[in-house]
Amino acid sequence: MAGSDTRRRILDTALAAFGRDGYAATSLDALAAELGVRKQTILYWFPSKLDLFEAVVDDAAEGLADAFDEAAAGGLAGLDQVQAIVDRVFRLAVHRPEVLGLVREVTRPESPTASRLGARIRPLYDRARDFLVREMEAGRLRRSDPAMLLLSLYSAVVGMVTELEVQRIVGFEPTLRSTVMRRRELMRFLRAALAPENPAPAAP
Amino acid sequence: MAGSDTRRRILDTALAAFGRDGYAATSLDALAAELGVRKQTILYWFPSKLDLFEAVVDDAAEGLADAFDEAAAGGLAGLDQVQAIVDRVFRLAVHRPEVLGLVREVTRPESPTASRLGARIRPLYDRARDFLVREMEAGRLRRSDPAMLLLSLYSAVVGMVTELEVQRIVGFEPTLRSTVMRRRELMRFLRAALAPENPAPAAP
DNA sequence: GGCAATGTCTACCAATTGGTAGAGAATTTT
DNA sequence: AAAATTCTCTACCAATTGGTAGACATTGCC
Repeated sequence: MAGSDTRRRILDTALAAFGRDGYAATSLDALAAELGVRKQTILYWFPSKLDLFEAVVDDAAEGLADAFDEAAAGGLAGLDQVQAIVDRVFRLAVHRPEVLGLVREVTRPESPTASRLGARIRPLYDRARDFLVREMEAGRLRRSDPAMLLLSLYSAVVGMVTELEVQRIVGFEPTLRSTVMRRRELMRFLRAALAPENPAPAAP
Repeated sequence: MAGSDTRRRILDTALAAFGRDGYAATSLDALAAELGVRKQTILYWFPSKLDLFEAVVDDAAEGLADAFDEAAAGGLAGLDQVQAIVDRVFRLAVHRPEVLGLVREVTRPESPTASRLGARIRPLYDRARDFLVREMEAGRLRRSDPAMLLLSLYSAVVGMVTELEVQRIVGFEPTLRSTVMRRRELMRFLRAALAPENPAPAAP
């Protein structure tokens, strides 16, 4: 069906637009123009703008879950697993930055769909928390409140990946190379923060 | 003059609204209603919505700069200074959360005023960077790329302070006590990440 | 060929948007 | 007291918003 392809295209373009400009600043007319279609076609597939947004959020949540599944599939432990996830998030940020922009959009206080993304993301959160607890008990990660630590990690990673404009402000043109640098530096930061306190590595 | 008081009230209310709902989702009519005034009064003090937004950004930048000045006034060193700044940012987040919401709003990619806040914030950035370099050279902070480290710090702090909704999603009602916990946990995280690798210099 | 379902369109619409023009009140200056 | 300035208001306006109603085309099926 050509129609179901249209639906897919609407979802993709809407994800990009919502993630880039936010919900309020994205008009159906502009979206339709970008798609080369009339607004009514969008409203045929999604009964209202809010319905479209919710569908987009679900779609993005699915993409995020897949990314995490993939990064967790290796069954790594400790900091190696953390690194695998950070790498995966950065990869997502490079070739679909809108997804993380949408996360930022949806997690603002007045968002009409915060709880929606929440419900979708919750299982990921639980898995991550379990992982942290397990690794702490195994002595592979520094001990601390896992929920709070997860929040710190989330902030650091999403921030690092999202705040392109801040980087531009302080003089980093966000090139591919700077992305690599940011990822490396973030990992150094996280390693330092997460490594257990007893000095495992041999001194030079 | 009563007028200049009106101007002040408009700035405050607009800061709250822009910081909470974002630029696009804030209408002049709604703002006026919240102020108990007609939209034309707003447009008398600020020629256009964008002008108002820019004034609000300048105002917020000033508030931020003051907060940092205050936190830096003690002339502390190393992690103590870092802690003082984190404490100050958290205090700001508690009694004027809109300021940080506005920062988040203004640093999104398509923001019309990103460079404006950038210019206002730049001196703060330079000072912070100089501080990090100095402290690294003095051996009081772990050595790394100061610009990247600053970005990590920024992400972690602003994220921790801003992402209330994420906390709600994962089951933390953002109470005052949870704020204290978050601050403490963040500081533990930062200390671990920033402390120099060689055993701490034993101060007598 | 006829026909029903699917999908995109044109034609509207009421509400809201940021913004203009200028009247009228209050206050200050002369 | 008169005049000028300062401030807030009413009355509009054109453009844009999300959304409805229904015509028109295309497709697969009998």
